[in-house]
Amino acid sequence: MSEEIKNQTGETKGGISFIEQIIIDDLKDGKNGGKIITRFPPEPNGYLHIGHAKAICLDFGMALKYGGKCNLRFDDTNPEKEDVEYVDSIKEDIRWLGFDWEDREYYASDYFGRLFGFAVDLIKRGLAYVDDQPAEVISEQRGTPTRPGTESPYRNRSVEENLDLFERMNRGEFEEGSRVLRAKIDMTSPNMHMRDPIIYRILKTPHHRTGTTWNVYPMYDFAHGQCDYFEGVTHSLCTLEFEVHRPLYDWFVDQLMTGDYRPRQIEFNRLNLTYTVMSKRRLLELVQEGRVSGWDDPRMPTLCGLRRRGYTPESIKKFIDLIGYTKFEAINDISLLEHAVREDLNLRAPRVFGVLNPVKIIITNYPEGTTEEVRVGNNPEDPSAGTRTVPFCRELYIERDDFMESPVPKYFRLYPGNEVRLKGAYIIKCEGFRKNATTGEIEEIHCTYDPASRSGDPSSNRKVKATIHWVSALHAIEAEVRLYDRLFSHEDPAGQKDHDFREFLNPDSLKVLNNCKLEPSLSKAEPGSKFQFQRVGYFCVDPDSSNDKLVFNRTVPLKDTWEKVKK
RNA sequence: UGCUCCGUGGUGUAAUUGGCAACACGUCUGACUCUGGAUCAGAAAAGUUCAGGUUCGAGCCCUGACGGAGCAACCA
Repeated sequence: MSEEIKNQTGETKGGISFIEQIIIDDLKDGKNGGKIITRFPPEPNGYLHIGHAKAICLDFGMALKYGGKCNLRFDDTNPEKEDVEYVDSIKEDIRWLGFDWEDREYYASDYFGRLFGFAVDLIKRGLAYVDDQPAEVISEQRGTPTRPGTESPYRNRSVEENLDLFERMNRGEFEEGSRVLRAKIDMTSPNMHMRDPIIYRILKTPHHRTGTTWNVYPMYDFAHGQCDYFEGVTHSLCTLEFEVHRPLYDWFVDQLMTGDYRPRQIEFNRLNLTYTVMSKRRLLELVQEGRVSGWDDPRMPTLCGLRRRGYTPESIKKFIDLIGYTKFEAINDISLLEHAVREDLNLRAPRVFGVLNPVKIIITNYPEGTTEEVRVGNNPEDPSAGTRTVPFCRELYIERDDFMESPVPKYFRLYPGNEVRLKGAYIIKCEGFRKNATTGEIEEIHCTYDPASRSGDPSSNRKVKATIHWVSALHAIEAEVRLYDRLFSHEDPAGQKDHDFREFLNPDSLKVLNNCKLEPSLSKAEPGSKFQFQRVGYFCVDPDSSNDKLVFNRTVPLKDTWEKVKK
């Protein structure tokens, strides 16, 4: 009972973001009929990454928590960059995170007709005009943040002429770039976005959903707030860089609204993670230049990459819960993400024996040709996970790191004369070893075992300093194991002046091990399944796995205090 | 030399209407353990960017500095 209270307060502890507070207040004030509608509005021009997950968790999470709805809306106003391929991957990733938009799958392109009508309406009200000037001239006239803009010579065209021109723009009579439709606001506004923003441009590239129906397409600013309005969105949550767009957002909503209802844009800080890059452009470059194997390369911060790496949706949500939503541009430590997966996988991942870097040991006093099955637990955190048996025999593999010819201080694994326990089996003692005469590499280690020390036996209670994992040489299955490390060796690779982010690529971000020995129970492991290789880390089966070749990805290593002791 | 937003331990976030600055990660001790993991116990670590002001009392309100971010695509 008191435990429960602790957990409950633990979860919401301090935990109300400024956005959630606004929602609570709005609900209390009965604003917008006491409803809450949010939306997640990706542009289908790339894959979702963990930064999007932060937005998804907010958009869907707030709706869920306060009895509202969250729409999925594709912001597909630029046919040149967008593709259905992305639509599908985005939907898959949102579902994988565990969110559901039910039947509310919308597209900005669904509203092209209404948006066009609204533009016509603005023209009729003298609030929009067609500008015939080329982009460079318009840009020049816009001024700079510190210098006001100047008005276009086309600014005061007649309504009739504007109407005619806009219709003809859409009919395809004019070349791309030859004319645009602009809102007539204020060329001297201190906010650059209010200086007669372009709201429609001519684009002849077919749209992935509307084909060649349109020759003009609305700009983001002319679509987003209006779509929110059409859908009844109450809280339109986006990242900080849209803060300066808000006056424009509100300006369009002002022109549109007829009652009390109005959507409100609220901005929060985007996610920045150490040792990676998050911009679509840079991620695309990594893919296109072959620096990674694809969007789903396990080193990528994309959701498909994290999924392939072995991250669970729960761990990602947990992480996002931990970092919060503020208005401060922060850079979050990737170790917090790693902590979140470990915590999740610790509870659910079955333990197995896997030797990554094997060296053979021979138990000289163990009978030849004999195999016995020893029983080990699947998960000490979860007794209901049960037990399994692992074959034990005279020749085994252990981790090369678990033996030292001449031990350094505080090393208490295997070395000549020392005893260790083989997890789930016997205590063994190192009696000697054989080295390769030319390379000096340890080839095999000779041990004796204590038959009375078998795990679980009444006489097994002797303590030794270390317990190590092992795999039967006779029964082991081989696997390829891919060890991933941070993609970049700099905390903030994209933020270094005079340095391209590629300069900081970590050359050792992928290490492939080909000679790994795993316990035989893993032979039928399915792609995507997750395990803890005891004392090593969390691993999952890669989709590249086949029946004759198992491939594992290391999701994250176990925390290793020995690494610190060594230093 | 414009506008908007932001400045709380190393990092990220908290702090009912102003009332002893809290939590998590990380770090460091120690205990326990058949994972040098996990778990448990403990510690160090900010006096809230700075300077004024209002107040019995300011992280919170006011003023001014300083520092950071965003804004000048026919991208979103």
